[in-house]
Amino acid sequence: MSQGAPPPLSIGLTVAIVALANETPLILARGAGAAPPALPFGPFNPLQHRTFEIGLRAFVAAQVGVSLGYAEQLYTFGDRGRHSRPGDPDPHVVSVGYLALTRPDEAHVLASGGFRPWYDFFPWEDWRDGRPALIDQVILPALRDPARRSHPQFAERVNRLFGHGPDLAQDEAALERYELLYEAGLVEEAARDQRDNALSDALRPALGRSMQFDHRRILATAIGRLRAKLKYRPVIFDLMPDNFTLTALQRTVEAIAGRRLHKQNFRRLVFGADIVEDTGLLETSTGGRPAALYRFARRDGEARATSGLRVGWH
Amino acid sequence: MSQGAPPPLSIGLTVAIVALANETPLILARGAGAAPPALPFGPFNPLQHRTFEIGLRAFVAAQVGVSLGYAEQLYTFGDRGRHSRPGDPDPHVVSVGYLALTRPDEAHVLASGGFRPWYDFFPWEDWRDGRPALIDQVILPALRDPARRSHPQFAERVNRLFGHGPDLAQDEAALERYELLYEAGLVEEAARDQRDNALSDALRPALGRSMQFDHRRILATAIGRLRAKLKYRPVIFDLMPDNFTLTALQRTVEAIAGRRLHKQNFRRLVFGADIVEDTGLLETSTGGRPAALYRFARRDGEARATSGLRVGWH
DNA sequence: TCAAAAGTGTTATCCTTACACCCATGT
DNA sequence: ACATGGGTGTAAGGATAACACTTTTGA
Repeated sequence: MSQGAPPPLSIGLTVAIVALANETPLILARGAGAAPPALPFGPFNPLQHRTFEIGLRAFVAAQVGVSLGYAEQLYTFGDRGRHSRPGDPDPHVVSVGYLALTRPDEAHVLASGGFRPWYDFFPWEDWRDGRPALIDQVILPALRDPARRSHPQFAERVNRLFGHGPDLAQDEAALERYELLYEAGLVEEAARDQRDNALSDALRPALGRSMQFDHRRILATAIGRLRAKLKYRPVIFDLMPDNFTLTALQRTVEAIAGRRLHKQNFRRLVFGADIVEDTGLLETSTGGRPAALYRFARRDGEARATSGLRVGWH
Repeated sequence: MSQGAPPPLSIGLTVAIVALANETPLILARGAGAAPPALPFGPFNPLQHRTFEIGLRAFVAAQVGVSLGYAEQLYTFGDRGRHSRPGDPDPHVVSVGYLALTRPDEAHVLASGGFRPWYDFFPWEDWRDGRPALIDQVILPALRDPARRSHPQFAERVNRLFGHGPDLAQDEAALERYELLYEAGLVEEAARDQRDNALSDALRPALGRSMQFDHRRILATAIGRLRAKLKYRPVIFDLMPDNFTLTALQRTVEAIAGRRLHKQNFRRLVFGADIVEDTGLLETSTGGRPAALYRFARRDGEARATSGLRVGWH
């Protein structure tokens, strides 16, 4: 069923490495000077590494100096033109995107720079202090401009993804929100990729920091995937230290999900999922009543499923 | 951050094309004689096609003669050795897997052969007639054999994925179930790939038909993804004719999900989701009382979200 | 008149939401 | 004493699960 040899291509790995500090999700992205930052990427060499993931861990350890915990493939980006710049020829690089998590133990790395708050790139995704003013003041007026309603269903998507209500309805839809803004020409990358250029050059700088190539799209994919994964796999613990208070756990979930959760409901959820165990230790440095320290209940043996935290509205 | 040019590779597209006939999910897979069948695959040529999906539709139309409806990228498989056969050199083919759906209008294609029931490859995934006997008679005894408990958490995975209860708990976990069987050496592909060979050569033929390369893994990914997607996107209608009865819709969901649903609850779900509209027509050929014919409510305009069918237990 | 399939009303139960309140520590 | 954050009891509301029943056709 195959016919004719395909032309040779090169395959790269691009990775969104997430860490957490100060209740802020951080992403490793480097950029020289004023140029837009880029995610770490490296070539994949099948002669050296048997699988993508092995290759990924090797190049990240070697070039970035971070050891990865959880890692998961996101998507493979193969659009022609994704690495082209005006003038340059297109190198036909296909890129396999990965999400990876790293522990806050790596404080030296955090200090060394390169980690930036991911909400710098997606200011409309952080609803922890309520619905971002940006949405009502900039995004919705622009998206509701009739001139942009190119596709049918555009208005439906706008309402579903940015619609009213003080709470973030669909935290997982980060990629869809970014793509909507891209299609509407509201993010820098859309102008750079020569999409409709006329409208709203003035608005774009407000809509988050841009990145090289399609890296912001990869990051949006990573955010959405991580937010979804939290709900059915205990990946959150790959961002936590060994011992933690329940409030710290809640703040971490909130930071990733971009929204506030209800205290008792969260606790009931955690205990109901049987996912942590009491260490007997107390943390006194939080101010107020000392908090109990818990650890992740790994349950290697026969015990119940290690599901995630099916967080609801609040 | 990149260093040294990666070696040239070739990229292929492999696609699981799903159709539905007679309340049976079908997958396009061809095999000569007694050889294990293979999914359609073709080279990706970035000079001809701007994106993977365009390339996919082109090669499927040209070589297979099916026009695809919905299509979605699944995963990129890059393990060394996945295309190697004993003796042959390894051609280093990286393969991007896709899921695609096609309408039953394509009756000529169904008749032309090549479509096989997907449960031929995954007999343990069809719980519509209750818990498959295969699980308790063959799979669980083998998996609970202490000799196989290589990894920690093995027993926990066995319980979670094949555990007791008359109902299929996690229909979406098709890939995890396949991988568990693979790791335990219970499927043909495990023996072929030279994993632990000693045990249970006699059991394997009972555990579903095998496929070429890693195509059964790709198919397991496709099944799990489609089952998950049903619940939050209305993709089911890409497998339905324009007009259909509610029972036909329910049977289709059941066929994909591999489990039975409760009639009234299903109907309430459908009407509650506001996802179909009455055509006013009746279908009399079903025997018994004539059934109302519905169509998918496309709602291009302002209306509500087009979500999926959040089916519960029954 | 009966079989077969479509279609419905209603209740018991559990989960989610969110109110309000109490507890233990440092200053 | 009081501010601060940790920790809990409990009731209202809504979604889900499942019971059993009625309706409309063809044979």
